[in-house]
Amino acid sequence: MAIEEPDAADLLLRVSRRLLRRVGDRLAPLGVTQAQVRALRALDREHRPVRMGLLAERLDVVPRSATSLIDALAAAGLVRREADPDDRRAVAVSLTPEGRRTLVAVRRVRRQVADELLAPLDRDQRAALRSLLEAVAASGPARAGP
Amino acid sequence: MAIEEPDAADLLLRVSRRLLRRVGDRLAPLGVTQAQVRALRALDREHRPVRMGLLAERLDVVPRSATSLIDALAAAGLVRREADPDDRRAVAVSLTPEGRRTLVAVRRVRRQVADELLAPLDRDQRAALRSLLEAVAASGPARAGP
DNA sequence: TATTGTTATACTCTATAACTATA
DNA sequence: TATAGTTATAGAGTATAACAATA
Repeated sequence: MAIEEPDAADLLLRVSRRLLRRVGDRLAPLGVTQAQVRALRALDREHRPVRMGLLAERLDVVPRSATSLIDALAAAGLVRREADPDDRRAVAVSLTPEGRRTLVAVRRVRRQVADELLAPLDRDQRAALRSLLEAVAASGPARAGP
Repeated sequence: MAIEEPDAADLLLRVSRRLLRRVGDRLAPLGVTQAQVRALRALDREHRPVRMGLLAERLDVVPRSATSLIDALAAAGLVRREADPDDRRAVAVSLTPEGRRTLVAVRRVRRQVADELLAPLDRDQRAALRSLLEAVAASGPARAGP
């Protein structure tokens, strides 16, 4: 009888847990956590100051959770809160030069870890994996429907 | 210039975050969390009472963290702590019948969510994904060397 | 003295609820 | 009244450090 036949979901979780672990371990010296990196990346993608509400949406967290992330990043000098000129209730967040430098270092770490993790695959296999994951990622949002 | 070309690691994280979210949402009604499920599964794989130290190792957490997980599972009646007859310092943990029933329900949920998530892929593509992930998973432990 | 697990404590991430300032 | 973000609080997960009981 088949004792263990891990399905794709099991393997996905196992591999990504490993990836998260390794990236997390190597992010520590940079003084940032993975969730914070996710926020930095989201800010970087916008190419302009981002409101808290939009940031929370991009990260798929509630606004309050974005506040915590930005608190930590601002304390570390990686982002800056500014007043939104159009709406005095709103807060616009942007990367500082230090935040950009950190992102560069983060990318280097991520690339290294990914290379190590995917070492068992050759070029074609990596391309195949990327295209399969792209197909999965492309469909639907993170949570069940509203 | 290429604006965004997510690499395999990015996609892996994105997809698995989605998977974790959805599984987590549907696990809530069963009264267990993902980390607890991981512990239940680890216990189930052993087919006998498991010491805390071994469990922690299997889960790749420090022993203290295993204590927290088992506290919650024991309070929910899903596992039981017993004295180890051979070593009175040690504690042996085993699944209760209720714990086994919960695992059955958990497997159903996981399968459903995985099916939904992987819906964009056909049979062959899923098989390809599984085999690629297997190759990645098969090599090396979760953390950097000791 | 070394090992097993636990108590004590702390930090990150995330969430809900209530509040403030503005619209 | 509705919206944007925050303060207050809580729970899960994990970690380190100190300690108890036992080996």
